[in-house]
Amino acid sequence: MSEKSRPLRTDARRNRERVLAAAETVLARDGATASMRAVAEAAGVGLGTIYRHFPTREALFEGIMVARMLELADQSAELAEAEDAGAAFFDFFTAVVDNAGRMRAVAEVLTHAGIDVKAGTSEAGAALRTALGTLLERAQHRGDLRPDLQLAEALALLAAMCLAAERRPWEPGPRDRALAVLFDGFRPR
Amino acid sequence: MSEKSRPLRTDARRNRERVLAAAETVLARDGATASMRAVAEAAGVGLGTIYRHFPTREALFEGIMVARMLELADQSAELAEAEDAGAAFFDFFTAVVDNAGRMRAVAEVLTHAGIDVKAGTSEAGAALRTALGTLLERAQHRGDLRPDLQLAEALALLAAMCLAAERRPWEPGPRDRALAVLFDGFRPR
Amino acid sequence: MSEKSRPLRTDARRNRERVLAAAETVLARDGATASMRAVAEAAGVGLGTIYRHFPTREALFEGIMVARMLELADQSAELAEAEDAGAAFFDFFTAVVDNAGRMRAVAEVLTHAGIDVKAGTSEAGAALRTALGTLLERAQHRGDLRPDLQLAEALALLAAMCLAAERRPWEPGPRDRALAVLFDGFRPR
Amino acid sequence: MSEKSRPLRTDARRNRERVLAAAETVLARDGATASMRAVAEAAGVGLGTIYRHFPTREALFEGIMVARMLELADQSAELAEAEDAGAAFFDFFTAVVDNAGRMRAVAEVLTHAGIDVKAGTSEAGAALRTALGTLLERAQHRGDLRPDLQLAEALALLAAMCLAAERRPWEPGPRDRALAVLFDGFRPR
DNA sequence: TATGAATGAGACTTCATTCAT
DNA sequence: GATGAATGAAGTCTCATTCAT
Repeated sequence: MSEKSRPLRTDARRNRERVLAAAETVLARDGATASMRAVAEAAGVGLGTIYRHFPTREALFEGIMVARMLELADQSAELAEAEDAGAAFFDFFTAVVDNAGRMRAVAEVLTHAGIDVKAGTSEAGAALRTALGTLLERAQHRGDLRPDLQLAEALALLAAMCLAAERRPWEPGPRDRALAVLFDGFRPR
Repeated sequence: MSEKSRPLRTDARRNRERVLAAAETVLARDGATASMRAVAEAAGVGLGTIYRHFPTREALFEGIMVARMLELADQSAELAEAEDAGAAFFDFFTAVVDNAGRMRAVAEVLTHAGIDVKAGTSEAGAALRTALGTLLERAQHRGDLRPDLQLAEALALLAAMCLAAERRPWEPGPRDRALAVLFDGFRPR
Repeated sequence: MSEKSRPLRTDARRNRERVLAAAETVLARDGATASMRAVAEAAGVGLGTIYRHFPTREALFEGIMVARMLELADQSAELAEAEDAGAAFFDFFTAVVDNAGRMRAVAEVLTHAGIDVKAGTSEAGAALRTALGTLLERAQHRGDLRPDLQLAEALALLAAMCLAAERRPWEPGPRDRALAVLFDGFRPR
Repeated sequence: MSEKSRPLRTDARRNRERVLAAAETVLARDGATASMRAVAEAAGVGLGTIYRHFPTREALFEGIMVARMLELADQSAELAEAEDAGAAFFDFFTAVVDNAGRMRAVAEVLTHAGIDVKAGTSEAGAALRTALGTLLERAQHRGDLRPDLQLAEALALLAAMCLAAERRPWEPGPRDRALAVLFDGFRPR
């Protein structure tokens, strides 16, 4: 009926953002059982408004993930040009983990992208897979990562760390030390 | 072995175990939203039977965790006497991760035990923490683990791997390689 | 199969009494929603034992009522021979109200006996109706009660006072004054 | 008249009233165990609609009582200005009893207001207590009621009659005669 | 377009009753 | 005869989703 990507009216776009932001907050607070009403209240909009922008509950949470993914994609694009390829890989890895605290759903996607047979089904997951793959290759090429490291396990480990991070705001001390240990495992001997 | 107040009748004990086993299966299949009715049907018992053994939904899931913890405690006791302390640590770590696939709840406990401020609140979590700590110390003493590795991050990494493992049956290849990478990070340089 | 009124074994009879007593207590404490399990626990017997003596929940509560009715019948028989017929009527009326505090179910019966069209359906209710009727007639004959007072409204008023009494242990002061007022209404002018 | 925070939408207000009316009917028919579903069906609305207007089962029944109390308060205000204070008292008493048939809950409140130590806890009960007290005083002043009659027993007797009335639609004959007897007790000798 | 009232499937839990032990 | 484990219907309440206002 109406063109798909017609630019939204200004107020509609603002509402969409408010809903996304509220959903993220609520999801972080209430976990997987967060209710649509709770999101509506946090966003200060009516229930119907959410459904105007996201047809189902699932679509809303996917929306969060996609937004995050776009952000991460931006970061990865920058890092892909950095000189120190090893540091770039580790920085991106850390950035994704940090993000996970705000995004309970991303790990699910990561799991699907990295472990599931039908890897790359989800577009967003595929993008992240590609981004990490690029950084990985560059770092290996430069000798900053062990040469036998494959993308599959790198993604799996990333997913694992994200899951842990999203469960509860990780204290900086243990988090940094845990990542340091892991990164040592990534390096050539 | 342990008698609460009265040994359960034979049929009652059998039902209790069937419920626990079914709950584990259903939880693995349906995730955190698994319904009590689904468990009852999988166990082939009435809804009321579940509630006889576990007064609330939460208690049932705690029951799974406790059962798993007891198994793990047995394993750790054996391994604590093994000669190769390094291998013992890695074997236990791997055993816990393997278990996690069948036990969605353990990671929650691990998270609480390893990351949360009030570590060791839960009895089961504390037991696991102790078990891993013992094996860790022995392995460090023998020079099989890097000396700066602390229990906190070992637990955090264990929790992370469990979370990843429980999310979806991990394929053996990536899983082994991921653990291999991680274990290399645990070793002295 | 077995004779209906075969005398119960001593322990069986004792159990029956314990169940009745416990049911009365629990009913007074929990109201109409009192559960069979609560009765069993208060009586210190198993659930099955209750069902051996009373086939349904309803039968149990009827059992309480019947027991009380028998007691009241005894009292009324004594009072029927008292010289002061007016005092006898008032005493019996008061005794029934006092009883009601311990017997949440009796008022229901009274209501049926006194107000319902099919008065006297229940055996116990009919007995009480008869007892009050006898005392009423004697007192009227002696001139202690107004001659236009009919059994129907006497029963209705009795039922009303019982309902109030059973709702909450009535404080002696107001209870006595309320009955005094009512009794003045019963007297000839 | 009274606006909570926002005037309800027309359809919402209509539904609220339909629910209240249906609840009254069902409560009268099924007694204290009336189910929410039965109310929903009688009102011709979905279950959720009830819960939108009354968050719990208890709140619904309280809603009935409050509605009735408001009606009674209106009546008492009118009667408080009547010339014949004695008749006003008796009329109000009778009106409350008549109402009780449609309001199973009022007696509970009355009992609390009149008999319980912490009389007047509930707002609605306190209002009724006040209303009856005013009428009582006026009637005593005019010599239409015995001077030793206190509010406490008047309330207790009112509660008793309401309990009886609500139990089962009282036939007019016995009801009127019972009240007549009681009212004679209220009069000076 | 935004709102939130309405809906009803389905969740957890209780409890009268049956029946194997 | 006694026990209490098992059953499952039924209850209260929540929540994703639809649609009248």
